[in-house]
Amino acid sequence: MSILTSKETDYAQWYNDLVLKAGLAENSAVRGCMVIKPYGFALWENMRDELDKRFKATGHQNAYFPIFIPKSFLSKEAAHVEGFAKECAVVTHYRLKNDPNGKGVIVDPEAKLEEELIVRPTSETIIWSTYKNWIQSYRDLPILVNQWANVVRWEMRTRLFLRTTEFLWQEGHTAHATKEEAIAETEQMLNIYASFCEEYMALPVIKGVKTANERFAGAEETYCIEAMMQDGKALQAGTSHFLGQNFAKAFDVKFADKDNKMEYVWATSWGVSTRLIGGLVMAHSDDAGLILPPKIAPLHVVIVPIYNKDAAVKERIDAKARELMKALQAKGIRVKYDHDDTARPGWKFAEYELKGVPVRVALGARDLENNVAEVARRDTKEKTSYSLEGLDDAIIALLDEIQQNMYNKALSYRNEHLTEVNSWEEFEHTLKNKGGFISAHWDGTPETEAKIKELTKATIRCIPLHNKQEEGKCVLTGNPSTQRVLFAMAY
RNA sequence: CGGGGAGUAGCGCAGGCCGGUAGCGCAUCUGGUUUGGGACCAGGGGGUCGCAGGUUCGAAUCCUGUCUCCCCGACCA
Repeated sequence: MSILTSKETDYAQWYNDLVLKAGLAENSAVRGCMVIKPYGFALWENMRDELDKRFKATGHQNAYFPIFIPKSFLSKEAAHVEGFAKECAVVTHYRLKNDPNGKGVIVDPEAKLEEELIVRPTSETIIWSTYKNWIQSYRDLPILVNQWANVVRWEMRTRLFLRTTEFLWQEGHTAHATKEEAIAETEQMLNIYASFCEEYMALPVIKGVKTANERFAGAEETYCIEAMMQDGKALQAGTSHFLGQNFAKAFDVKFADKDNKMEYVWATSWGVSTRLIGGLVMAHSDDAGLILPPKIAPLHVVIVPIYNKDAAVKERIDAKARELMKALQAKGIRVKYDHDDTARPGWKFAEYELKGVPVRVALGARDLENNVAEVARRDTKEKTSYSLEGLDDAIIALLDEIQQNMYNKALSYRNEHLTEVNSWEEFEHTLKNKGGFISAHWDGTPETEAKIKELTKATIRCIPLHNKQEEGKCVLTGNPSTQRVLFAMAY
């Protein structure tokens, strides 16, 4: 089945099968929750390490806050409750007991909590209630803290990685003395996310800000990066929020400034989640399986020996393969020599393609005679004979090329699926037949935005940063507009 | 909560209308031959047919009830 021509439900099925078959994750016994399997978690660990490096390089530190939030905390910021109230898991009791009427256990009605606890859907409230105690003076600022955690959002419908009831993420929460500094932080983190996606995940993104409708609950401004999937739907890959003084006011967090005046603190929060793994899969894979950018791939190279009956030849292949493995490992390449004699080469080829290993080296008797190895790259599926001399360096160069090629390919796909339209007819036609981002004039009102969503299910993904200002007419209402915004169907 | 669909071996499914020894593919185990794109041959193991009632000499199959899961919509990183 081809990805590009398949219908939406087929694509969903294809994605689901791929995640399962590649061994990334599976559904758990718990509604809407996901088991991340070792191979999927290895991707997350690599992303985590890389992001952590970038966070620390910009002065951030990690900390950890409780998973439970007292109900009263959540109600302190009005817009915030409004946004999250409908999807919260609530702890009401703290004890079970044996069912007096039969087998099993029941919730002990005696053990009702005085105040219910919310399983965090995000941590702004518990963190700002803590920051109140951390901040007295301008000397306590800024606070630049990140947390790696799980959160729970009781969504109606879930999909592996893209939307699960519980998911893993990082959430940064910073506190600043001035508005300018907070906005600079918000933008800095957006830029870190964008470069991380592009350089590390080979995933081109568009930076922008959300409209009021799509803004994070409690934010003054939500910055985002939007990526394009191979079915023409957009994926929000990360967000960075300028929270203004909303949370400082809600939790009464003030500091004495240099003039000894009391001021409310300025806040930001920013996060990316395991959803990015879903994005990685949907942006790069093909019908043979995953295609992983080398930088994130748990395994860069797999060496597959091709044996025959001759034991002496087998020994020579083994020796050569191990030599190559050592040379690559010495240069920091993650490599596996799969000499498992119970699986045949064809089976291994298919298996490692499914797993998305960027480079495969096949080594058989025929190759040894010619002093070559067969090198197959996962992104293009090209197979080439490489000399055994200097093979390690050639492979390292190839890995770089694959990383670059994957980014370029995703970028041209994205650019080909970004269409400027100037009429409603064109808008509907493009959305229906081509998908992708649609750049169109919008009159700037929430009503028009909502109407377009109602009519087409497309939403405004973002108003691109540094957007060109131009006179135009709203694609739906014909009212005057000053700029184009990006619409798309979204995950 | 509205509209569809499905529960049969570890996984994927057939059988059901028309009741009569519970099957197929994959996986698994044993033996052998193999190894340049998911090998082949032979043999073996594995089941309260979601659950509870009912009809019947006899129920995976018919009837009644019930539970669960999946897909579509509302919600969404």
